[in-house]
Amino acid sequence: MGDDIRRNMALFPIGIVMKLTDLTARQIRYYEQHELIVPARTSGNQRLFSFNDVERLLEIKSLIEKGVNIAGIKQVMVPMSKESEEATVLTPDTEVKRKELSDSQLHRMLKQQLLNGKRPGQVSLIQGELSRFYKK
DNA sequence: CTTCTCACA
DNA sequence: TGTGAGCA
Repeated sequence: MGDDIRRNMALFPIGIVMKLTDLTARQIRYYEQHELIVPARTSGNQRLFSFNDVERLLEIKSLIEKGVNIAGIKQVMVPMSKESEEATVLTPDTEVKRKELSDSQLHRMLKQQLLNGKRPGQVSLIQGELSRFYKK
């Protein structure tokens, strides 16, 4: 699984993540404050998110939309420090897929996100950023 | 121009 | 959470 390095590789700044997750920078930073996500920092204290972070953000978003608060989300997402392969015993009412999505699913999901937020002039920018992930 | 932190409405 | 100030 050489994909692990790529999905954990921090590559996009908060601006791209905003468009990808439909969250505001405020929210993303807020969730980070509450340790729901732990983006990498680089150069001038700049946040760099990995695909793992984006997936996580999307899960957080869906939970928020379901009316779950920060505390509640913590209870569901916390059990993951770095490498928690299996051993993911969850409560029956938790359908959250913490297990990694297959590449095809991830790609499809991201493409939909991009297509949903299609705005002349900005799309090229986003795709340009993403191209870094697809190839390289 | 984009992101960051902090503080206040 | 939103928004704006003041930096980097």
